[in-house]
Amino acid sequence: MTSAAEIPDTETVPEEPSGGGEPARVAGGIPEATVARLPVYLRALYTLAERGANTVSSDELAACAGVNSAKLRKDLSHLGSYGIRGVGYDVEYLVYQVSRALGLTQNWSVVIVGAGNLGRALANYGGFLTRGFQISAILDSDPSLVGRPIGPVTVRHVTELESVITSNSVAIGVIATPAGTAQVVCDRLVAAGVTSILNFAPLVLNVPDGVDVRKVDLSIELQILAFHAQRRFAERFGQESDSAAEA
Amino acid sequence: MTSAAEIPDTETVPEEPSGGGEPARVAGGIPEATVARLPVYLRALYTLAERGANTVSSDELAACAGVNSAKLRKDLSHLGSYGIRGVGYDVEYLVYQVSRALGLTQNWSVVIVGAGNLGRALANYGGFLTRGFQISAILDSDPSLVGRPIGPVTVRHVTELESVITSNSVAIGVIATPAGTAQVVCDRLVAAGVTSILNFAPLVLNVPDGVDVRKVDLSIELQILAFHAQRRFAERFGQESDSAAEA
DNA sequence: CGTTGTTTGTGAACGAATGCACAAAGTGCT
DNA sequence: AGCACTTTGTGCATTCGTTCACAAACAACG
Ligand SMILES: NC(=O)c1ccc[n+]([C@@H]2O[C@H](COP(=O)([O-])OP(=O)(O)OC[C@H]3O[C@@H](n4cnc5c(N)ncnc54)[C@H](O)[C@@H]3O)[C@@H](O)[C@H]2O)c1
Ligand SMILES: NC(=O)c1ccc[n+]([C@@H]2O[C@H](COP(=O)([O-])OP(=O)(O)OC[C@H]3O[C@@H](n4cnc5c(N)ncnc54)[C@H](O)[C@@H]3O)[C@@H](O)[C@H]2O)c1
Repeated sequence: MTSAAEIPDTETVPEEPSGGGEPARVAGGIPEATVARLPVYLRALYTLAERGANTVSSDELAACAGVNSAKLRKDLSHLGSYGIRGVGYDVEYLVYQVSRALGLTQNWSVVIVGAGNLGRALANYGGFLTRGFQISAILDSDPSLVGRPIGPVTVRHVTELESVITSNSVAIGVIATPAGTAQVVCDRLVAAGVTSILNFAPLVLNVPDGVDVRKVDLSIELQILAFHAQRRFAERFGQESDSAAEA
Repeated sequence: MTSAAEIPDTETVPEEPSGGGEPARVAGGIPEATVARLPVYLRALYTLAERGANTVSSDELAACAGVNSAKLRKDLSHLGSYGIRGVGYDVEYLVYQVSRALGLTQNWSVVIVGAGNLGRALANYGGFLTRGFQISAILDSDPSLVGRPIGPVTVRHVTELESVITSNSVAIGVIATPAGTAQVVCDRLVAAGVTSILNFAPLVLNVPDGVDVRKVDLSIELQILAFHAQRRFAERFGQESDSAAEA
């Protein structure tokens, strides 16, 4: 079934001491900018696979992913040499290789802290499960929310944070509490052994070395959009960048 | 009251033809990486202001924002020369200047398309209003949701999209629909004149030149976290990066 | 007014990321 | 087999971003 078995299994993980003028072999052997794009490629590959494609060229895949094809090829070359010249990439095999590179061949347990508007939306969302992320629990400090079923789990009290993490081998914590309590929650997650944190609260979290924090800040995204929108307007009309057009 | 009035109003917006080895004067005169950090600085400044600080040094502000102080100073230098050597920056004045640079001195009307889990969480969120973003409407195609009050507005049918945009001068659209309908929604937003889009649907949107799309993809964030987590585990134990520790 | 101490703003070196352009490596047809 | 054609993988130039380190600018104080 898996045509992957028929692909030459040259497990040539790039391991040469040094390339030359390359980004100096970032941790894990893959540049950070590439890592950030791999999930996009993966999604494009799944879409192509559903559409029945067996192979795909770098041009096609790049178009699906919204990037330059040279960039795509260079990104994939960091995982190994999995393409066939003159043909392209085997979709199924590339899905496997990208998944493996990202660490998606194993299941990851996730705990969500904060069962407010956002936490509930996250827990209700089915899209995480599909890619190897399993929600182990959702916690809140509000007693009136405890016991309430949300998606695949029911809300538990935040005092159970440490026990939930250790008994479920949780590696990823999601913070969806107000900013005021986010640092405390973060500290507890870290103390309990969580080393990967996704933060929705609008503040800069302090964590020790070895802990990886990514933030999702919708307010910041809107402000960046506003900047460019302002720039476009200033360009189009006079360049009076101030005190004009108060809505 | 505003000590800003007592600050020398040297409106020296950097306008020299070319710096030298500098990032070649990105559109708007401010490098993209800097724009992405300005909102973080702004938030740190508000926090400091609430704490009663009148002035702040680049070291302090950088610490609050979680960045290098040299980077902070270079970022701020793109807005103008608003610091006082030997003292630091006037907090209130810097808030004003950063806000102005970001285009936050005017109000921005936002429309949310999709009143599902995520759209409702967004509309309920008060944090947008506080920084000059006003939710004009939330739209959905599901008739059973129309009329339902969410936060400051009530759900309206998506057929009203065009009229809502034109009558409210909406410049920013938020897409919170399933991936299957996101491109269609996007096309309609663009056709109606929206040039800034915040996309939550997991797909790459196609837009014409002149339209600015930013995406928020939680699934991608988790996958990036998984990559680094895997790397840490592989480092700690043997470097068998495959078929190990199935949860 | 000069001296001391502090902090900004920036030149310059370094490092990371992008995109071009092409040789190398493959397919498929005759 | 030989040839034409396609597509990968990558060397290289360029652009963009970060960080160091320091001169210039300002305050404070005697
Ligand atoms: N909702 C949005 O669209 C949105 C947008 C941008 C940012 N955010 C941020 O995301 C976070 C959550 O937003 P929200 O709208 O869900 O807020 P919310 O107020 O609806 O929910 C917060 C929840 O966290 C719980 N909580 C408080 N302290 C806790 C603690 N110590 N331990 C466990 N739970 C605790 C509260 O009981 C509450 O249920 C906030 O920081 C907010 O600023 C939300
Ligand atoms: N909820 C999350 O935590 C989460 C996380 C990551 C990504 N996302 C993405 O965000 C999007 C929304 O997620 P959700 O959980 O709110 O989904 P949802 O299914 O709860 O809500 C989607 C809403 O969009 C409406 N809709 C469908 N087609 C429409 C159209 N053409 N015009 C207007 N409205 C339309 C539906 O009626 C529904 O109310 C999805 O693309 C999802 O993949 C959500």
